[in-house]
Amino acid sequence: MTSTPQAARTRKSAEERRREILQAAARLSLERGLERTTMQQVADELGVRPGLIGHYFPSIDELLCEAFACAVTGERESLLPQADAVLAPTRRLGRLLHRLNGEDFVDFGRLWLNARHLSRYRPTLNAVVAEQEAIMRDALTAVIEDGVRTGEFTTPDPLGACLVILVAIDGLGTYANDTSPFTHPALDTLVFTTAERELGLPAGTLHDID
Amino acid sequence: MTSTPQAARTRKSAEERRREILQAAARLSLERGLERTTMQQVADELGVRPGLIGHYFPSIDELLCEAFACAVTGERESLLPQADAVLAPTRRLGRLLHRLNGEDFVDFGRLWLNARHLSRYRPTLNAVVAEQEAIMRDALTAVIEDGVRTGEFTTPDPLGACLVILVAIDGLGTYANDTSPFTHPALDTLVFTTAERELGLPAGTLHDID
DNA sequence: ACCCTTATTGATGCTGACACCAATAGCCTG
DNA sequence: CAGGCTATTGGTGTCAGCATCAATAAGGGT
Repeated sequence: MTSTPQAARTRKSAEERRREILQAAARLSLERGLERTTMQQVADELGVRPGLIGHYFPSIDELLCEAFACAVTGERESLLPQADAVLAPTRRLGRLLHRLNGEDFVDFGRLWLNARHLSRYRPTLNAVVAEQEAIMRDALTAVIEDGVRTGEFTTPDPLGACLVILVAIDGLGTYANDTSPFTHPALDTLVFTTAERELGLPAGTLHDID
Repeated sequence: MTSTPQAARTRKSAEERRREILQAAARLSLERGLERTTMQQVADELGVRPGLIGHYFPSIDELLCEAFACAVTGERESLLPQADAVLAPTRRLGRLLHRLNGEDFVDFGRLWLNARHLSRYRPTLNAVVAEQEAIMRDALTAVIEDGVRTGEFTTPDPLGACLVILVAIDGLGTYANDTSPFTHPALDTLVFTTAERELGLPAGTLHDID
């Protein structure tokens, strides 16, 4: 798909190759799952021999950890793009929540579920997950604090509000692998109503953004 | 631990042995995780040879599915024991939520996380998870409907309320593998406040039960 | 244009776990 | 108490994936 099995040997700088491997691993992890991402698959994806992957990442665990961090960073950036930084907090948050309902983000829900479970067995991944959770937490809390500062949001405890919203998001993410998902109006609006309540916004404010 | 390696061969009825295997597998799945539960381990636990496990469960997948169902059934029964059926819905629900905070239930949170992730790759397990989710949903909805009937709870949509409560529970369960869990008052009371709000109860009603 | 650094190959040892099966020996029945 | 049904054993074939390493060749520096 990416290149023929008999591709000529091409030599790239260590740095570039490393990035390439990481991105391929991130994509595969997202699509097929972390445990299903093997050195062989990454190699195939790049049209190189499996040994090369092992050369850059002596342990597959390290590769997957970095791949996860890479994928999640990408997710975060598309949820909270720099471009939105100029917008009002309400609008920024509304967009974030809307994007979460997009098709693409079911995959990220799956990946989080994957990583959170796998982190049970792998201390390194566990640390990475905790780290990424902290970053997401800080980012969301910052938006909320912004809103409190501008007077758009009303909450005595921005961090607490952030955590409650994240629980709603993660709770729904829990069902990411359900093949015949259980649908109900209460679930469709849950993150919006939760955020609106926690931030003292009139019902519908965030839901009707954009 | 359970028996010496050289234990005499004991012959049990197929039915009894099957149950024994299932329970051992359920316990191991709970303690070490579904993928980490191997035929060898189950065999060791029972002091038999691995081949025997394969005899009763030709595919390890089937065993794990049944083991999961078995474990979760046990969990459900200790969350909503028959003995509580005589209590008022408020009390029954309060106890349920309190029990969820107990030490033992972190393990169940882990198991659910485990199963929900693994169900991504295994259609059979996926079906079992969906089935167990439905049972839990029905059980909780029944309690809520009871409460509405007695006038203790006030909600136009018992199922919707149930789902919102479950999202809170599952959302918190998401963090079951966090080694240095992030604590915050908002998280400690989340399920209670959620349930109280959804069911039109005065704040603290469920939290202060028992 | 040459050489030398090092990116890349290819091949292999090893491990863990499932699946399969013929042989063995409890236990129940008649 | 004998006999047979079948639970149980033990051994084995297989497969996938990780890890490792000496050999090879690409391409930048001089």
